[in-house]
Formats: sequence, C-alpha cells, structure tokens
Amino acid sequence: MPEGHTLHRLARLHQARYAGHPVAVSSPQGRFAAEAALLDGTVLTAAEAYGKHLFHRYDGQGVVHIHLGLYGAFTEFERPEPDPIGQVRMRIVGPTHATDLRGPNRCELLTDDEVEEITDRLGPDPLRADADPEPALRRITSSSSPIAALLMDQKVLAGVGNVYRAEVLFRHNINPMLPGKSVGRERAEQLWRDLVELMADGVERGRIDTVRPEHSPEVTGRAPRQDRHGGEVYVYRRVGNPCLLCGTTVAMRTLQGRKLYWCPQCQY
DNA sequence: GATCTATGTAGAT
DNA sequence: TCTACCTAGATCG
Repeated sequence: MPEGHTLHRLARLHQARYAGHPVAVSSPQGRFAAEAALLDGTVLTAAEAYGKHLFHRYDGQGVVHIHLGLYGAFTEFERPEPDPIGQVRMRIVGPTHATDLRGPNRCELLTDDEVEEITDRLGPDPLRADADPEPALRRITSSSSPIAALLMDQKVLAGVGNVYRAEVLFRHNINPMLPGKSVGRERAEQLWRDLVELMADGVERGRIDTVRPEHSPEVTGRAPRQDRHGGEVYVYRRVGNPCLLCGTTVAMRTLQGRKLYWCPQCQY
C-alpha cells in the first residue's frame, strides 16, 4: 500500500526497531542473497524515506534501497519470528522484532553516491521537514501538462500517488485535466500545504483519510466509499457512486496508464 | 482453479 | 502509448 506516507511510516518503525543494532539479514527467496550475506550481522545505522523510496543504511556496508512498486509490502513480527512464507526477498531480524519484504520493485545495495543520484532526481517531498516546495510550485505553474499528471510526477513532487492525487484535487475543486499553469500560484501553494497535512496525517494513522468531518457519510447521509484500502475518501475508486458532496456520479478515466477519479460537478 | 486488480516505475516503440 | 515486472488477495465461474 505504498504512497509516500507508507514509506515514511515504515522508516520510522524500522528506525525504532532496528537502528543502532546488529541485525541478521537474509533472503529466503534467494534473489537478494549475495547482498544479504554482506550485510548479515552488521549494524543498521538508520532508516529513512524520501518520497516512495526507503533507505536502510548499514555501518560501512552501503545502503539498501527499497522501492515497493505496486505490490511490495513489509510484514512485521515480534520475535520469535515465524518461518518465512511465500516469496520473501529480504528478512531482517533485530533484537526484538523482525520484518519480511515481499514483491518490491527494487531491493538493491547501493553506495552513498548512488543514493544521492536517486534523491537528486526527486522533487520536494511534502513529508520531509527539509522540503522546499518552490521548485515544485514553479514546475506546476509553468507547465501545460494536466495538474493530475504533474502531481504524480516524482520529479515534480516526491511521494504523491494515485490516492492523494485524486483526493487533493477534489478537496480544492480542481479538474484533474486543468493545465498546471492554469492552476495558478495561489492554488498551487494551497495544494502543497494540504498535501503536507494530509500525508502527515497518513503517516500517523497508517491509512489515507481525506474526508472532512462535516462531509462524512454519517453527516451527509451519502453512501460511504466501498473500498478495501482502509481510509475514508471522496472520489478514489468511487467511480459510479454518488459524490459525497453533490451526489453527482463520480467519473473515471485513464491518464498515462493510471486511473483518475473525479467529480465532474465539484471539480471544474 | 483461473482471472482480475492494485496506493508504481522503467524502458521500448 | 505500450509492455514488462514484482506478489497476493479478491472475484469469478
């Protein structure tokens, strides 16, 4: 379930459970076996997220770069950990807990320079305290690409995925196909500030909730979202259902291979 | 049991 | 714009 908030939450968890300790690293599936052997028994010094990328730093041995892609997931255990089930790419066992990594898009051992090459390509991450939104605001307000495409472009903003994109555009009544330069500076700033809040909330809760209290199905009587991702949302994957605000049927189309959801009435 | 889908990205065409 | 890739759970029959 990986948008930026998931990775930041994992980084925080891994930092608390493993950082500062020697850890056992293995690859039950075998596809990370050589790297795991190098790392096994060394100290994991830090866990950090940048956008949708997760980095595990090991004392003197380099940095493990993990990108979950669409399907990747970590499973966390208290020790004693069970035998691995299924395709476990990487297992880390620390003093009190263990974690299994399955199905990542990337799991590789890199040098500091290689890590920097990755982070240099990313736009500002709304979840990082050191983020400077200025480059993102300039990119958005000068581009003729649809705002929906810009929000998902990791070179523009790091960490925003399909759910946050759909939801933040709904919250600001912006049509997803509106060119970035037509969004304007002020609304672009509002989008950034809202993403900072929404995504920080996502890190705390471990799920994406974007519906304002006054718009909740309990208050409005509108049908609640029917989705399995866990949070309360306005439009994401609600195609064919009534908009929580106006009752108009939520629309869906594909943009650059990803599904886009919006309310044709509320977003113009 | 087969098929579909998914909060993603890189690379080919 | 397309395809490939990594995996598991939901859905279909």
